[in-house]
Amino acid sequence: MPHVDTKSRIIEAADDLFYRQGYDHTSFADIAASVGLSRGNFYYHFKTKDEILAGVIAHRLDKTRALLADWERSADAPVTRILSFIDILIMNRSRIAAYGCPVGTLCSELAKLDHALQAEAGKLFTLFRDWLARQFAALGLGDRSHTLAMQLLSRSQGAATLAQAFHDETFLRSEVAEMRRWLSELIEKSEVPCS
Amino acid sequence: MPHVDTKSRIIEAADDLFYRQGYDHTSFADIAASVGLSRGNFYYHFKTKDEILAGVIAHRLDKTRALLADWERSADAPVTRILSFIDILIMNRSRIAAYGCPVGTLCSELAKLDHALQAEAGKLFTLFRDWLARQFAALGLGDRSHTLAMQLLSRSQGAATLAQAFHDETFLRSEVAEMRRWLSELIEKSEVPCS
DNA sequence: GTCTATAGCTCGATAGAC
DNA sequence: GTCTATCGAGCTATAGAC
Repeated sequence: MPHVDTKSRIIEAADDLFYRQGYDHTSFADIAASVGLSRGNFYYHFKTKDEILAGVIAHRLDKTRALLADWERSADAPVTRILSFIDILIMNRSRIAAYGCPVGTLCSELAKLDHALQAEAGKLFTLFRDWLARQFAALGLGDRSHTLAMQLLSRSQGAATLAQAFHDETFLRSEVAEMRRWLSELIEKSEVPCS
Repeated sequence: MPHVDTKSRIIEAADDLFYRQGYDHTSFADIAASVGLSRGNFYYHFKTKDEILAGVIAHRLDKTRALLADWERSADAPVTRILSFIDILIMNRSRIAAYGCPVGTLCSELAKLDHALQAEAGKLFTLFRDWLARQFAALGLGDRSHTLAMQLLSRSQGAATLAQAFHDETFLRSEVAEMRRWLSELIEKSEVPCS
């Protein structure tokens, strides 16, 4: 067995290439060249391209669950946790301005390809949505938690799409500022004295 | 000369297929089958695939300019005009839930392909943005007109992306309601008595 | 587990008959 | 202006040597 599992190296290379070039436009040759393997040897690890995509999505789901758990560990206040979500737009600003949101662009491409795994990719969105809804519920906004989570997801998607179209990082910054304002206004209104 | 110009028929077929399947994933064979022409005959009208894409983008720019002019003709009030923009999400809800926003998904794909025409496709966004900014300026929001136009564009993009990912038309409806509320609040605040 | 070789197909693009 | 025939390249996927 090699130092780092070859299967994992293939998945991580494919993950990156699918994000930067798109799934359909990325060939086995691209992934093989990125990993440093021969084309043919691929089929020892993955039988089809769909199998690689399934592996990439499963890997992303794992990474996302770990990220959300991390945000929960590093902050108890729901507001701080929600801010962690908003701030990924700043942290990944240069990649988003170039390639868009990894989740949104993958779901969109798979929908156009009418791909069998589009629902599986959609679970990436539901992970974020349900986690955000739990944070809003913890803020005492239980009746609107799902709606608010979708609205925040939607705003981040819009910001990413336009930032990519205009290749403009500054728009991401101004939209993040806007989302922060929206969040603090939301809390002001919901704050019930002595509860 | 045939009844309807063959070149136009090719462009309209390509426009539709690029939207539903994506540019890269659509082959000459697909377009030829849709128009009812033989594959080889294509090259009499278009020398390369990029040329077809250029034709499709030019066609969309023309259609968009005509649409904006139409909205201006059918309403004098800037608010009504902005509502015309918001309402396209409702009018095209079923196609958006299936294929996303025609502008956003094209720009995103071309960015990933690092295509030479991505800037040309971006002009579709700037047409809407500048037109919206002019309407906000007419509302007396001149200092923020550009920002507000980008925010509205961004919200519609977010709504389209999530509606496509979840194949959910109802989310488009609730986001449109939210945008309408946002617009009316904006006008309330900006209204200066006796001016 | 990694390699080369190659099958079988589709792609974009060309040439030339009619 | 439309057709058929075809090229060369790239693709996914397989077979088999090492």
